[in-house]
Amino acid sequence: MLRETRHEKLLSILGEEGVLPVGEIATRLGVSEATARRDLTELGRAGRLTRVYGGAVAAPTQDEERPFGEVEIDDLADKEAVARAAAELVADGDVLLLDIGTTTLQLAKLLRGRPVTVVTSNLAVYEELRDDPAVTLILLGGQVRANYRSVVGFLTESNIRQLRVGRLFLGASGVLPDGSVLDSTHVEVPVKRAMLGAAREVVLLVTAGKFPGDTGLARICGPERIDTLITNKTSDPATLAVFREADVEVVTV
Amino acid sequence: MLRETRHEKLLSILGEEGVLPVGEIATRLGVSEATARRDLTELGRAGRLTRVYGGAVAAPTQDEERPFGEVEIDDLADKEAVARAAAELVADGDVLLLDIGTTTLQLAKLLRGRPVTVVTSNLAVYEELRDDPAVTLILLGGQVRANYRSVVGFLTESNIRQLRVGRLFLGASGVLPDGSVLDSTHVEVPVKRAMLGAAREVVLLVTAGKFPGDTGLARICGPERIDTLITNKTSDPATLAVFREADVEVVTV
DNA sequence: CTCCAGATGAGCGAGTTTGCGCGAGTGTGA
DNA sequence: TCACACTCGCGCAAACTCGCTCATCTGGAG
Repeated sequence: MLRETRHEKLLSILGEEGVLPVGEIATRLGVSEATARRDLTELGRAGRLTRVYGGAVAAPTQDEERPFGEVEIDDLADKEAVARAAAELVADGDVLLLDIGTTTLQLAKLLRGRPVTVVTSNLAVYEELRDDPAVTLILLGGQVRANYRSVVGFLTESNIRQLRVGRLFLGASGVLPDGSVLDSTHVEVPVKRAMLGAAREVVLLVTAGKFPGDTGLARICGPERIDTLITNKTSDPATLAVFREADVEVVTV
Repeated sequence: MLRETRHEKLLSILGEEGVLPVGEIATRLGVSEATARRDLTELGRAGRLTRVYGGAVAAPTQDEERPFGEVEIDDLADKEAVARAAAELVADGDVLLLDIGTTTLQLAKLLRGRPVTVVTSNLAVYEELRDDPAVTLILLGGQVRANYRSVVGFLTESNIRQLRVGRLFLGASGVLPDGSVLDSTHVEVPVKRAMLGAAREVVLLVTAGKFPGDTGLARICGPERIDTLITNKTSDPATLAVFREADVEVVTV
């Protein structure tokens, strides 16, 4: 089998299963573990999956690397559900700002063929929508971070400050019980803050696994800055209550 | 079957399947693997597909109108020669600004693995270099123009104005006998002008076919703004003389 | 009909990828 | 803390693919 074909297959399997050990991947691809390992390393460096000890996770998580056994299983269904609810908020003609991360990528997939304007620093979103004639795509500038599939830096911030969008769909690496939105990759923080300033309305997309959010290291904003929170039904009720008290519309799916 | 017909067929098959091994392609086209290989090499060099070890991957789809893909294949050797000469100017650690177009894409291919910083509005260059760990890649922001594989607009200009680079590698759609550098796509003009302002040194890359250049509609700059001109030996001598008189170092390959 | 330029297919050395074995490193549990 | 089990990355040999060369073939011009 062609290496590229194998890569595609690997990513699609990972996309469905969420997380797999090396041996399993090797078997499913019909190659030795050595080759599977090499593939994983390669794709990991390109940022198309996240390598963990003993296997790989579907997509770059912004959480720090954790031992294989502790990684949550199949977070992906949660992400898809959240993305579907987010897509329902979008009307034709809207101007949207999509944050980095995989949840927003899921949203981008649902926007295919819709006549909207998408602004993003998320290179995965660019790959997803670049061929779509219906979508007006605006890519933010900046330094390319292959692992996170994003652009960052002062160019990104500068671009954002020159824009005004209807809705920002924001991701996060965690949410504290007091409603603080956290991120663990510090170079993304100024970008996210700039995004908050450019949006009339802010929609926070977080899967249940992001609560209680002991993973982040930087505080992006508090609940008062969020207009709508979309998350799963299994998310921590106490935290959701904090958001509701801060006049945030909480949508659970 | 005619070679051009075969090329079309190959691209259409590849467009649907995404990625195919050489043997499969040869069978589907009813030719030997040697011929299939030759076709793949040719189309790969022209940027209409991406060659991988053992087969080929479809290039990002382009709309029917493809100013980017339909560039003549016979022109390609010229472009490669120009790009090779340009690559020789590059030293490790340099900061380069790459204009849109296929000649600069050829240059990007030669920069793979080199420890340089590449700034570009050329999305084809981004695709080419994004997974290269040696290259620091800075992508300019702006509206995505899928068929030209570039970003344009005020965000692009704004980004460029905040940068200062060592060398700009500039493309053009034509060069007038008086040394005027022309471009035919008017939205790119302000971007190119901004690029000129951001570079300490300007290297103009034009193949012989760009002379005498009745194709452009907007004047980007005159020869006085160019430091080095790299072109083919067959290019119009009178025009080259004009550049030399304007103190431009003219390199013919 | 012959000639000729360009295209095609087979053969060959060089380079790339694959799978296995080994030593080192990492996670787990007593 | 220590030992055991597992995983990782590297080096090597085998299999495969690549690009090149050369002989053959095709189709059009004279």
